[in-house]
Amino acid sequence: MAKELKELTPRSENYSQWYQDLVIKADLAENSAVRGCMVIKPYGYAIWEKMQRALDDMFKETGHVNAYFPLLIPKSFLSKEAQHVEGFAKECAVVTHYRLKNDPNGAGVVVDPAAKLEEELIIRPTSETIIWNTYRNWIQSYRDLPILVNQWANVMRWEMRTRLFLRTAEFLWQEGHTAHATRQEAEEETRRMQDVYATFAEKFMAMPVIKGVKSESERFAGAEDTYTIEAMMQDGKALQAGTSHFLGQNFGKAFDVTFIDQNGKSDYAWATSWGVSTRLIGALIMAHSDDNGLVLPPMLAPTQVVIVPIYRSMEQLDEIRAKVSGIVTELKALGISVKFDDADNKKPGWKFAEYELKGVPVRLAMGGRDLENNTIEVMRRDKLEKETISCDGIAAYVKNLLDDIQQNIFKKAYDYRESHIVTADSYEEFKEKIEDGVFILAHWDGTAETEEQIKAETKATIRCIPLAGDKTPGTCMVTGKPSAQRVLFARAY
RNA sequence: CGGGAUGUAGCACAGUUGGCUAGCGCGCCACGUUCGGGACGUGGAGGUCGGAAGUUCGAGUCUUCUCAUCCCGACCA
Repeated sequence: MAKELKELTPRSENYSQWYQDLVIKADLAENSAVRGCMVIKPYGYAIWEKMQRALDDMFKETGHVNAYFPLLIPKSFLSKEAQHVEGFAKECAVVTHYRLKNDPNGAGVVVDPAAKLEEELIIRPTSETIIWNTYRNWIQSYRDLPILVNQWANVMRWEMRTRLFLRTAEFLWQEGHTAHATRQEAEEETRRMQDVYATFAEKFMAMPVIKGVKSESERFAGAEDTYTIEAMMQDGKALQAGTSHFLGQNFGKAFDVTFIDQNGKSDYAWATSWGVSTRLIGALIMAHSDDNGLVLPPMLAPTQVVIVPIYRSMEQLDEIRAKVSGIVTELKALGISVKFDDADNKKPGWKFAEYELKGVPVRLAMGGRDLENNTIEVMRRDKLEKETISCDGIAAYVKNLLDDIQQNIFKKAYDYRESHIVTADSYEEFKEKIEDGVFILAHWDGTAETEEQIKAETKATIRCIPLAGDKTPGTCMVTGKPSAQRVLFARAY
């Protein structure tokens, strides 16, 4: 039994296989009958709900409201913005008919050829087009701006190869779409939302991120600038955890969204869009998990504390129940989510292993010895350390412990990342170091050709041009041409 | 779409040069003993061996076709 768990090793040679196994064993999600699509199981969805709530609060604090737009997009909408259609055309699912009928030959149901749509509909890969087509009707005057709308939705991108949470054909996300009267205001919005994402990642997910701007070739199709947050996974690979796009007037022009400004002049609206997805659950897993399973930060753990009784008889279980119920009440009063697992069909040892696999941050265990001594055993998931303490003041103790775990997980991830960021000053040095699974800061001449060459030869891509940090100019490690600053390279998911 | 592999019980697998009633582990059901780190015993249920055709006295095993899945590429704003 224990052996089975040991197969889950973050350091095993196939890290992505390890990841996939963990997602399934921890009951977060599984592959579905539909190729590339994922079933998010209740435990995985509970994590998503925690993320949603926290993000939604942050969106509201920054003045945004929620709305909902259609799943299907007329094909012609997609092609109105040239860059946009070029970026998404290859991965769109298309609806061509609206009716089925019984097969005349008795082979079940078939598509009714008479029900062919005049114009095919695209299942949204993202909603800029349908939303900006709508905004045209919403916007007449500068007084109608800004529009600060977010939607929680599913989207579909027909990927060649999928991986649970990290890349699936259908995924859940939020997409914010804002319209502004000025370039400056839209640019500020773009950066504001990047900050919101970075704050969310670091505060709630306990996952440090690097804020930066995408190079031209990695930019969103239709954007003038793509702001990103990049996280490091435990194998040193990068994961794009969220993006915020400054779309300029591209969609305003494509969908003819104009407004009259204070001076009575007509202008196109300025746009931003930004999104994070269920991919963040994958990021959470890959950033923190260990050999025993998930390690969830307390702020996102569906259950923060689990209490396991250890008993020999039903009478003893009743005594423990009575003792524990007071503790449960105290914990709940402090806003802590707690589960008392008194299921009689599993042994304590089994429960211990199970809740570690599920990443529950704190486990309390109470048995006969504790009843006698008014004590309880406390185990913290992040360090796997146990101690036995008095039941008096246990709630406050656990509250502090949860805060400490949250910080410790962040610090651990931060230290790991810092020790895996290096610089390279020559291409030889770069090629050598990239094999170690690290982020590399190096000089680049700013051309797509050089970027492409590096990608082809090393599989490393420019994750971003960092906003903070060293801004010293230099020369490109490949071509020797001038470089404004070091950019961040890594292999990525 | 290229290269490689795998389909046998809910899961994970074994099954020899073709051979007799298709097996092990986990899980599941019943009963009992257990319970401070994934307990144990006894009994039980569960399979048209991915599908189709072929070779053969006889196919899980050989041949052909087909379907599906996984891995490595390509693809992944």
